[in-house]
Amino acid sequence: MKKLDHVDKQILQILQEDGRRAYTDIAHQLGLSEGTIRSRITRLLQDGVFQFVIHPDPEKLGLHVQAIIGLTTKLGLQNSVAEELSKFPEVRFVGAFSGKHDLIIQACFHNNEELITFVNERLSQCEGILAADVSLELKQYKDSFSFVRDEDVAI
Amino acid sequence: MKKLDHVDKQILQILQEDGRRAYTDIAHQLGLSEGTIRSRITRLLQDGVFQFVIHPDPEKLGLHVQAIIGLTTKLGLQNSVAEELSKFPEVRFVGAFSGKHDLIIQACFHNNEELITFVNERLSQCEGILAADVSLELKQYKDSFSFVRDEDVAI
DNA sequence: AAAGATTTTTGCGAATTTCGTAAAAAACAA
DNA sequence: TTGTTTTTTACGAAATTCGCAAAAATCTTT
Repeated sequence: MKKLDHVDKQILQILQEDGRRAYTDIAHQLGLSEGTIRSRITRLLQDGVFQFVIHPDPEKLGLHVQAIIGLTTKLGLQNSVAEELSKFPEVRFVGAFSGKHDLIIQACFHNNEELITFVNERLSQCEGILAADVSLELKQYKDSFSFVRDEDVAI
Repeated sequence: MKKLDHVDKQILQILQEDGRRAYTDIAHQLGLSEGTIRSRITRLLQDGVFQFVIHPDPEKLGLHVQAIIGLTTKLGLQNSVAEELSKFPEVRFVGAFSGKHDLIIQACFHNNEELITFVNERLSQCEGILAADVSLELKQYKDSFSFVRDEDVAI
């Protein structure tokens, strides 16, 4: 996989604002042909640089309860716990971390009942979890996949 | 804003797999007309139910260092700190939480140098932050905006 | 630096998709 | 039931995407 060049980053920056911008539109904006934009996007997708997705508003989907849960795992079982948890649809993020917690996960629920069921039934069943430190989200300020920064795109 | 019905959820489920699926394509799959899919998607966008975005792979963008940082804030300054931090492009997530930390943020960096600069220069400048508990991401297992679950879509 | 090989970009016409809009159908309310 | 509102469908026009071959640019190897 070749390193991303300036045009690639410009394309990503445009698409992270609107994932459905037309190739012709992007081409116009960047002063290139539609074919160039199309072939670059095809290459970026093949190289796994990005995916086209949607960003739903959890609240509007009825997911009123979000939590970040720090987990302590039994030595040697961190990996299997992480893979197990990744399968749950309510879990949106799973990572292994240095620091207080071996794993940190983020999950969405319709209500508190669903959260407590998740902690008491799902997590407790999961062989290898020693402790779970639940933080309830009270307010969300930012949540974004816009990783491409202006400074990265500037020539 | 009216409650989402079964068709809306089906559309969202399809788009969360591929944000660029054609309306005609979705229409075909769901046995509806292109116009119906189009008007529903237009309505969902207007109601702020979702946005078309892309999901870049941070590694492929050269963002090799990710961190979750738990913050303790001075009473009364939590909100202004959160809003301040949301402006930083390297910060992808900011939330207020119950539990050990008042705020939890997630941020991406090109390297450790950039992270330490962020903590020492950005965070320390930020009036109202009493303590920062940095957890370094060692491995990412899951990171997704796919909030619509099969069970939500099933009739 | 030239020649050759490879990659990228461009430029088409054809196929497909999206758009605008009006009529039909369905859902809802009185 | 009847009238009202909302949603779906239908369809031609406009725009976009696709497939592909030629041109241009870039990279290699003498």
